[in-house]
Amino acid sequence: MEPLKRPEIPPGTLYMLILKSLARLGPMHGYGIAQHVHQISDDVLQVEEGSLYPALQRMLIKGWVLAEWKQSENNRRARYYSLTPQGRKQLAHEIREFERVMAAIVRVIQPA
Amino acid sequence: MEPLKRPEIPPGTLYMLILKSLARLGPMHGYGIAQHVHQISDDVLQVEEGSLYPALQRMLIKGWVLAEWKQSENNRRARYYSLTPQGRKQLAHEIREFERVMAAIVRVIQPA
DNA sequence: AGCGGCTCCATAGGTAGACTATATAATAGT
DNA sequence: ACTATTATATAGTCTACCTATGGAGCCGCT
Repeated sequence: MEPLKRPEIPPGTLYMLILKSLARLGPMHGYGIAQHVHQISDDVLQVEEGSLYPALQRMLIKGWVLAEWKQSENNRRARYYSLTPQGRKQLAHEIREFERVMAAIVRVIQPA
Repeated sequence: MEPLKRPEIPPGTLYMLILKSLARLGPMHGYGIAQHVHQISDDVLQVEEGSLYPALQRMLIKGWVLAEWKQSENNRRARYYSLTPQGRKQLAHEIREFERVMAAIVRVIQPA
């Protein structure tokens, strides 16, 4: 038997999912972002911690997000990330590019 | 200036694109598959040779395709690949999975 | 005749990006 | 106390596509 594959983030879409989560809900900590993506995707997408935190670090360096340590709702220290204008621009760009490529793939795989 | 990105195949979709090309047009050689994907995607998708041929080898081993050496339309030796029943099954599975995950991503990135 | 361009296959090596596994630590509930 | 949950972080691995390269045959052009 082939082992059941767990939910996976298609490579290249992780930044977009994170950026969109922040655009939707405002400043959030990493753990909250992962939960949000999982829930809103109806449990299909699961952002693993080993993918999420390194991605957030890279996004900080790229200037797409800002980070600020605060207390979470549950009274724990948490790092809240918020979109920069550049992050917003990047999000728009990634969504456009995603839709362009997905439309192309659909042209290939559609029934015809 | 950021260098222009060339068309890329989103990781995880290459097998699907190849299988679907064979399902659409019947037995084809690798070069023809690459051309077909490029054309039908309106030049958005470009299957590189360094991705294509290794993928075809792996698909042979997996039993998704059969290969046969023939003369091409242009009078050159070419390896014609054709779908096996298992390849057909795999194609259906990959398309189902692709649509499931893409629908999930759309739920995350849609305007709301 | 020679040359470049296109067709066709193939492999080695590099790289990007997500994953697994692990570590840390604080809080809440039992 | 003990356990589960919340929360961040990093090292190392692996998959999969890409770049670069090589070879070979056919065709058209000059």
